Amino acid sequence: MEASTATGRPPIADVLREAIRQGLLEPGQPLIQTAIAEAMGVSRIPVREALYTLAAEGVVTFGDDGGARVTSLSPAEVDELWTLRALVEAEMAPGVVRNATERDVAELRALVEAMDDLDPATWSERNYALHLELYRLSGLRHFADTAERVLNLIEPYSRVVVTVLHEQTEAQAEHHQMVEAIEARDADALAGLLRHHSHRARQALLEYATERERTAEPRETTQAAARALAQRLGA
Amino acid sequence: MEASTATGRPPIADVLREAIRQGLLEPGQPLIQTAIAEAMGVSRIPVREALYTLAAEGVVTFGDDGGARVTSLSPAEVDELWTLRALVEAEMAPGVVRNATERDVAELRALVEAMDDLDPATWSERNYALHLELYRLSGLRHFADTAERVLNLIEPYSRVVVTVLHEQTEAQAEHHQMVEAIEARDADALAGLLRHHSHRARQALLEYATERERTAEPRETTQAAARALAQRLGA
DNA sequence: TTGCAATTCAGTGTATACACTGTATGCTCA
DNA sequence: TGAGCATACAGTGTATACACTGAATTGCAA
Repeated sequence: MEASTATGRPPIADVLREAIRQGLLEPGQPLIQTAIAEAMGVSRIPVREALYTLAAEGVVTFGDDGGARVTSLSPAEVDELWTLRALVEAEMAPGVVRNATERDVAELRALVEAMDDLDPATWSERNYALHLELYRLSGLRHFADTAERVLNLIEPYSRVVVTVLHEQTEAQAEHHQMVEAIEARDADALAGLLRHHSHRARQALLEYATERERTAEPRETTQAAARALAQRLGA
Repeated sequence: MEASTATGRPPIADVLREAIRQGLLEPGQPLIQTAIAEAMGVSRIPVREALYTLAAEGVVTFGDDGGARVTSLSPAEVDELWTLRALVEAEMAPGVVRNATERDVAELRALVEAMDDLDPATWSERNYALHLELYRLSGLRHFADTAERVLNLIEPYSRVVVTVLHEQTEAQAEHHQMVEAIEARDADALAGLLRHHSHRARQALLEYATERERTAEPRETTQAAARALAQRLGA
């Protein structure tokens, strides 16, 4: 996708996309045009255009009231997106293996090695960049676009996996193996690794979700609301 | 995707998307904001927003000069998209088989039967609607979004297949088989049919492309330009 | 006639201004 | 006190207006 190149210029969409992907803007958070415009030092017009772009990409959702919010995904949707990601990524493997030059392989290896002992936040960023690079290498523009879109949608949710579960170590091990597979020109191995990569992260996220379900107070939203209401009435 | 629902209201994007998908606006054709605005009876602002939406969907491309055009795909890209379509569609099969009620099956059958002897243009429209319906039934929103996006991109190119090659008959036969598979709750069969469906169309398109390459006058564009120039000079 | 410069023009990018909608606030009246 | 109504406000949707850019066109000089 390469962001601004394909869709049109305004970097505003890029800034917002980044902020959403990195979790600086949380899912469900309202995106007020005037506020964004002011913060960015532009009028509402380019902001609106950015919001429409992001809405088409799925990371922003317009509600019935016309207001835009950061897209909020259900666990089922996140799960679905992980499946989609695995499917599309795996299919790109032959292209990657075919197109990667020795130089590319060396750069990938350097990239992966530089990730070995990073804090979760930085690692997540590098991880994102690494996968985009793989997409690029595949030479399949539309597969790459699709995968990038999916990645942007998942990111705010998958960071949890890294931070909480120290998934990072396992993922790194797989990254190293991927580089080996590419160097060995073994497309099937790479595809398998990519599939497994997603599958494991997906499992981890599911476990985390159910764990959280059990641990955290159940029926959080409605019960909390009820409690708040009761408190207000009581006060 | 359900078009306007997800992205935000302006029906302008829907109108343009339809026009592009149906080939009323040809690939490569410039989309002049003022012209569209005037034709639609609105100002340029909502037109711009629509263009940004469509650019993010891929059906419109902004050039370096800032101008928007109907996206033009290379044969390789079309081929890639057919592969992607097959991949995503097949993965939706289990969902379709699981969710389709008896009523859904009956409606699908009616839909397919009503397509049996239609002119290519109408058939293409129904075909599009039919596949969207399958996506909807799968219950997989993001797979459905992705597949719809791909469909929108391919449509202007795949119509050729139907019109020129009488592919329609084969496709119809497969549609009937798909309904049977759904009724029999055979997800694997449905997945196979969907894969084959795309695969055959893709093959037909490839053959058509190479055929055209051989048949049509080579270097069409430059030669036509040369002829036009010659004619002008002669007059 | 040809080459070049100045000018016009077509088209886009964005700011400002105004209209509309839903919601919250506060006021009145029973 | 509480229900109902009017007003104010926050936010969005869109039209108009102006600035900018690159390309075509014209006019001029050699």
